[in-house]
Amino acid sequence: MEKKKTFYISTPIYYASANLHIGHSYCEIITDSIARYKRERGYDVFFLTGADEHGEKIAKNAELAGKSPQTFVDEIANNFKSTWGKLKISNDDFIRTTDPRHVALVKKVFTKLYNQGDIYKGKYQGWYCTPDESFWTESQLGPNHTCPECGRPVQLKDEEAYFLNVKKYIPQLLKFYDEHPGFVPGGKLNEMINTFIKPGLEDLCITRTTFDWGIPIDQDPKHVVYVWIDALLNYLSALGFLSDDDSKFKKYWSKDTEIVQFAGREINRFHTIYWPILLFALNLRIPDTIFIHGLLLTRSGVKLSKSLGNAPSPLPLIDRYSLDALRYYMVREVPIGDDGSFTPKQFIERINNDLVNNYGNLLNRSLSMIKKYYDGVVPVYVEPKGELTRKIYQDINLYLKEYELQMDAYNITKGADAAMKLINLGNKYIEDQAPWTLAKSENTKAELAETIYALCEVLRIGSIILRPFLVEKAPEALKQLNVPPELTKYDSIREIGKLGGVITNKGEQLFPRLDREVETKFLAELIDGRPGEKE
RNA sequence: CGCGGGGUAGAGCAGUGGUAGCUCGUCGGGCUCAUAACCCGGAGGUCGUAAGUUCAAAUCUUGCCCCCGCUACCA
Repeated sequence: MEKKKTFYISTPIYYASANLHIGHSYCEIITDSIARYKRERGYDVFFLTGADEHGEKIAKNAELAGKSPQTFVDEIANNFKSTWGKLKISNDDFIRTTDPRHVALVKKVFTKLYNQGDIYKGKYQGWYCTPDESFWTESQLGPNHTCPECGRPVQLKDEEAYFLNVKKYIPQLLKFYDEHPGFVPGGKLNEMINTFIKPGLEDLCITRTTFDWGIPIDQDPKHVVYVWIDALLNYLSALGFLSDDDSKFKKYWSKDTEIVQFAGREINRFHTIYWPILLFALNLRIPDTIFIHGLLLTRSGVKLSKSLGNAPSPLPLIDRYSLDALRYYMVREVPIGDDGSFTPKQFIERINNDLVNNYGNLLNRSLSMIKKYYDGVVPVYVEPKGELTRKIYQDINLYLKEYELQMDAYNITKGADAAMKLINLGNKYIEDQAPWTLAKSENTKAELAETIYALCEVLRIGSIILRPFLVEKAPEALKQLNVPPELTKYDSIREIGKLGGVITNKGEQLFPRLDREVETKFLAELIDGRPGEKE
């Protein structure tokens, strides 16, 4: 038997300074959809997400909450996990930067790079606010060199720190970019090159002594590893790199594995510049793709964030509209790679049009006809005679190919669109065939049968390809159709003609219609914390 | 200042040289299997702006205006 192809996909690890909002859910949902698609296609998938739990901000927030940092992040990590459970995120592991396995790896990597001369001790210079005990960069400062947080004056101050020698690897990095044009899709690389590399990239400061909630380095324990070396290594520590059991690392970081890592555009720089350099220094392969996704904005185009009070939790949305409604909206409405928005109007229209009117309705009307004309039993397939029936099978194939093409390029927005267009073929086909007319005469019985049969295939195939997005409702649709388990597998998607005799099991409507006025009000209050204007 | 992205029907978007397209909304028609759903048709755009290249430009070149993002160790 041929060895399964392997696939490794990761989200960034979210900073555990506060609880999650819908923006984090966005990244989880798109990566989960891809992970699920790859599993459907027979890949051996490793899907990773996690939490970034070190740093000054977390230490401060913990203190404010009257908790130890560890207790604080334990609670938040649990919150992450339980939220992802509710979103049915199918991650294979959850990495925390406070995990012993992660701490051990960071220390090992630091030591290795230190010993090979890629890390050296130097001085970090920045604007320091003594009362707040924090460093700021020139651009972060308030007017007249004041602390952006407390407004008091800051002083230029030196601090002993360790640096990663990134300059050394720039030529190798540029060569790599050149040879791998698909590394960062969507033209998001030039910005990095022009802004950071061309003007001359400085070495990266990777330790701090001004706080202690971090991983202390063995060489100099008053230093803790600062942000990015710690955070980026999660992708390797979760695989057991440099640990007693590195079987996962060998499997999923091998040169044969397809590796794609998702990151928001705000952390583009770290993933497209420093991360490859770190891997160069460790003499490891580079991921195939760093996919920079957009952010979820509100209607006014303002970044979702807790401080603006416009970032709802995903949970009330799930409770009210079903998990799949939320998942579908994010996949289909936000063009992957671009920023998107979450607005009541768009949400309601997208759900009503695609899920209620198109998909749910097709299932409902098809099952009704099977019940009415065939007592609930799918008619036997015969070679189609009608021109339109032959055409619909061709069109199904066309959209199926388009779907696979898009999904293989991680373009789930267009993949979901192709799936929905495939479903829509069914609605148009019904209109063209007018089964209610065919049912009136004995002469057209055969045509009625082939019509109803074709609809079952549209629904079977459509539901299979919607399954990565609609993790509850697509299986539900297949259940109502009562498709035999082996025919619900992706491998059998092109096996047309085997559904004859299946006893269908018509159930509840897949998606209830959303009332525009009522739901606009509900959503506007959820997003803005106040009633929105009517649209 | 610099860099990246963008300005196409009421809204949201496709469209990199050859009679302007999609979804939603809107208007009109049809159907009745279906969740007032579904199907068909119409109206609606001088493709930010000015100039240039070309037989031909939304699509290539240049200038200008406007919007969004990034600008360094900050998730």
